[in-house]
Amino acid sequence: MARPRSFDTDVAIEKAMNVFWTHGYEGASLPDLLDGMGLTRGSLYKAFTDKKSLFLKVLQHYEAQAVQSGVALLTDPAIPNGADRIRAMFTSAYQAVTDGDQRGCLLCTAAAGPSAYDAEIAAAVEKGLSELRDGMAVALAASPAHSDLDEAGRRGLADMLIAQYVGLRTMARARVSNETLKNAVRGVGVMLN
Amino acid sequence: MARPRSFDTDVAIEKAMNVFWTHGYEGASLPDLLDGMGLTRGSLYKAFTDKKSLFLKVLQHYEAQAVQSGVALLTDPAIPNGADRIRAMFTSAYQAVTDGDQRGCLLCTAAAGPSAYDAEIAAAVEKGLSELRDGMAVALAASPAHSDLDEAGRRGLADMLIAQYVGLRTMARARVSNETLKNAVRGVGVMLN
DNA sequence: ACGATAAGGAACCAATCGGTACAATACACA
DNA sequence: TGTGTATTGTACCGATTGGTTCCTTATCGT
Repeated sequence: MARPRSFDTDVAIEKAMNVFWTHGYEGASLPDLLDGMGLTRGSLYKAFTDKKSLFLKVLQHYEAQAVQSGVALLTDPAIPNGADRIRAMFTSAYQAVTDGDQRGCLLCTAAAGPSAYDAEIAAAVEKGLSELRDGMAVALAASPAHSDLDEAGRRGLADMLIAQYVGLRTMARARVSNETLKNAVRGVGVMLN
Repeated sequence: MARPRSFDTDVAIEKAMNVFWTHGYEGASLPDLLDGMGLTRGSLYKAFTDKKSLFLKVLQHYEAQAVQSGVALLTDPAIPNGADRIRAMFTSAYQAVTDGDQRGCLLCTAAAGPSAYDAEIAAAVEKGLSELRDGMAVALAASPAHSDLDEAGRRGLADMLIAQYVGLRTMARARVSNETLKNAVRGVGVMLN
């Protein structure tokens, strides 16, 4: 009945995610996004309303992808000891840096940025972080070293681990020395004993 | 020989600090700064060259003030147990939030923001954080529970605590629930046992 | 008192911001 | 093969960005 869209919406969001990931929300200009997504203003605004709506969709996508893969790791029964899963998660965050990925975590960058003044963005960030937190709690439930903890205790410890995670990835984005990052990761490992 | 400046430079920097603290580096516009500092463009550029130079001076000021007071707490001999000093530091960060200060830590916000693309800002942030880290290490040296650690061990644990601190204050700025923040602080306390 | 010098203040600048209007275009369906 | 309709692309928009220019004003040293 009418001309079909010539691009795949999900692919476009994926590309937008990469732009926001490297530049941050406010740092990503419209031209940056248009370049990275390979489309023009008309198409972008027709399909995604405006910049903020696009960013919210991107956060959803990030959550469904990056966050969920983190949660999958934290709840992976193939690693029987939950503490090992948590260590693996922090280690992989460090690995990302040594592999040349200085972008950190999109949620963490958003937490430090627009979350401070935009409730919708803050809610999306909060949602992603709490999913990770819940994943941590599940992992702790599968850790022999933490069998003394009850549900509330696990949740409390998981909250601490999330703060640790946000700090680690924020510092990674700030190009803090690998030495410091490695120490932070190792510290978590020791602490979980 | 010439007309003297009618405002106190340090006071102006202090005021600029508050503007950057609430809005972030990129979020603080020139009008925001002029309003907050109570002077006009001419004076600002004459005295501080440009926005970034002003921000670097603000970071110095923040370091000399907020960071040093943190270090003072961490090295305060009036609190004999170093672990107690660290707990006090995290508790006071939480206290700031419950007292209505949602601004978090200027260094942490800068770490998540302009540090990603500006080396000078990154260096200033790094400096402030490493001072806090060193303070943590000093405190650990005064903690009976950590007497088994050598210098490298204390430094490693201090790196972890810094990550924790950055995460906590970043999440505070993102308006994460007080419950989560409290848990994160308590977790640190438990961990230091 | 006076001249050198620097601060103060406002007008102005180009560049960029996110967003809109609209005409040209290309496709699906009859 | 038309015809309607949604997409596309471009030109344009006002507002705001950080930064500069320059004239006025005030104060210091002599």
